[in-house]
Amino acid sequence: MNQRRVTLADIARGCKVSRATVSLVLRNSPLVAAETRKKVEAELKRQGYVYNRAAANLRQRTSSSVALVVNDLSNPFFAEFAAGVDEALGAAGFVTLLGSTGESTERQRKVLASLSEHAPAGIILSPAEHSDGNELLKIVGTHTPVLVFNRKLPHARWDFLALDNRRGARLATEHLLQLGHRRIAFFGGHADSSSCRERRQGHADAMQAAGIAVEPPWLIESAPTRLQAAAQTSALFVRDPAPTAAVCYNDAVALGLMLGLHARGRRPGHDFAVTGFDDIPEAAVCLPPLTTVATDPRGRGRQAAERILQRVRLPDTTPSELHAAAELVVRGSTCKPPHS
Amino acid sequence: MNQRRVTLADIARGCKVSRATVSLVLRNSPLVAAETRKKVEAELKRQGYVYNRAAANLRQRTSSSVALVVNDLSNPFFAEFAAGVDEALGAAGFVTLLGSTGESTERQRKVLASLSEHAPAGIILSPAEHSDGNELLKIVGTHTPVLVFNRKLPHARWDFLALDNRRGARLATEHLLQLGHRRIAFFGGHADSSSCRERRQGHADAMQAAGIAVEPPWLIESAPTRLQAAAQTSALFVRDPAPTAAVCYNDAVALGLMLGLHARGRRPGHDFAVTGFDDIPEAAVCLPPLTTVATDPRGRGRQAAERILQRVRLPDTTPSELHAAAELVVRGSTCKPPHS
DNA sequence: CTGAAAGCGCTTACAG
DNA sequence: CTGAAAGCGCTTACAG
Repeated sequence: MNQRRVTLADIARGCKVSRATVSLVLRNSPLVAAETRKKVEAELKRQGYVYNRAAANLRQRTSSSVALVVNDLSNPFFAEFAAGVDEALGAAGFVTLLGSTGESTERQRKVLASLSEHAPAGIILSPAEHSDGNELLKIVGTHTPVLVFNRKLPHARWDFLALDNRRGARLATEHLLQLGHRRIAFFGGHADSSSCRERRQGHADAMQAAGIAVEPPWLIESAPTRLQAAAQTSALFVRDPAPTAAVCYNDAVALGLMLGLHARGRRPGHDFAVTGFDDIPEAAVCLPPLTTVATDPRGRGRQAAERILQRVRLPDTTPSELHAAAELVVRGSTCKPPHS
Repeated sequence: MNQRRVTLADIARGCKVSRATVSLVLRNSPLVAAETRKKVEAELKRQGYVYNRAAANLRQRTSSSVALVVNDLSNPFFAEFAAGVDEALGAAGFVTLLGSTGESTERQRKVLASLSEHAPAGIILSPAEHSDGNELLKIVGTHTPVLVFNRKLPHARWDFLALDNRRGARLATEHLLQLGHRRIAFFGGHADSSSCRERRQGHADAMQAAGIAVEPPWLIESAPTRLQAAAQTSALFVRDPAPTAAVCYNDAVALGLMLGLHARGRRPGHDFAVTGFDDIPEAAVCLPPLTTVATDPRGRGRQAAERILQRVRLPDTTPSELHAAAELVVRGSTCKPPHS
């Protein structure tokens, strides 16, 4: 267990060639004679050589890793996103360096500092709330390309990959309008988060286009979790007439709302319409199945990885802003309004 | 964007000291005079120096990363586990190198080879099904300590961290027996996976201790997913008398079974008892809430990280086998049998 | 307390 | 086609 790892020099010594020749063999150079190659390859196998990519990277001034910083992997949206990132990076021969912030800007500082020391070729960052782009730029430096995902960073001139929150919420709202709903709440999320603001805006766009004024009591905040959302259900019904439908901030909130409706003797999908956002796996299999906005987080992950690799190859392109398509998936949770 | 990164040498030149002195400042050596330190630190800040840990690791023959290989992050169990690993590694100043196999032994070979080249200090491996320990040992070499998680590897002499599958399933079965059930199925999972075998064994242990013979038709296989499990529901009811309860392979299967029961007009938690395994977040909030075996995957992740770091510090201890406690969480899905 | 020199495991011109 | 030498960005004895 404790003896030295086998190095290039060991192989060279073992078959009486120079280290340079072994290096050429390892990287499949056509320069090396077939016989020499055979000999070296046998010796590599014999000694169980493992390439030291860190040393090679140092010499070549390259990097074969990309850092991925997310809030929390236990959020299935980010877990899927990470899976997509890792899949695409792996296919390109890169390795993923993981970091998580738990929505703390202080942890984020530390994590980014630590990851930067490992000299990743690029960084994919889904910023914690209330991040400051200038501060992060100082930590990361100007030599590492960064792709910001999901939440726009003030003061940052980095690539940005966003979900089309506004359009997604508009699609959901339009669908409910077409079914005949007029009193449509926007339910859940923190109004100070950018994604919540954008989704509310999409809701407002559709309502306005339909000539309906949004009543302030129809805008209900809650933490974006199932339980907190369930606890807020009653806020929908304090005024008469109450909404007949709710566009929810995300699927977790929508599932929580459905629980809360059940608890009050209401039947989502029969006497109250609900939409979600994200299309988490559960949305397809809950009862009733949830009409939601699909954002394909795994696909977004692949997209982020491909974008950052492109940026690594061409560092001096101007930063771009990508808005990933959001798509409405209609399922059983969206009924017509009662009495219509 | 494209100019060279700032190095130790740049700092040394910038404040007229040697590289050695700068290095000492960076690592907080008490040798360096207070005034020199001030000067160097100012220059570090001025030039925006970022430490190159890879170079330091090369020189010191150390590593500051640990590789984590799982099947798929989109499985919430592994996502939680990964979150725990990353949390504990981060706290110890290590960085997580991520890899995923998607249950393919071929991908696993590639991923392990690629990660090994990055010279991680250790590897935490949740092996794909049908992995061969000898083969993996050849890829990884004998210089990197490995901790195997969740699935025992044939022919491997590595540390092993397991869930106590057998005991967990026994606890669930005993709980049902205490409620008065006699005909208790074991539902879902692939009988050729080791975790399924172990959980079935726990079920058998409890049944045997209660003097009840397990009928073969009560052992029902399905892929460990919600939809596949739902589709197998009818297999429980082909014989009369049918089981009154099912110990499920995991929570996903249990949730699928509950769907399937609903679809057949049955009411889990009222006329049929169901238990799960894993205690995924959803288990607490579904209807009825699911009685299940909690394994605390995030805690397991922390535990795995701490074990591998310990092994990194003391490479020559003999491999150990850790069995993590499994604990029954009783919720609403386990009723008494009908007519009792 | 500080600096010159060697070396970690690779790759890369350059000679031959 | 192959080898000797220099160098990537650090750290570490060793002198002074």
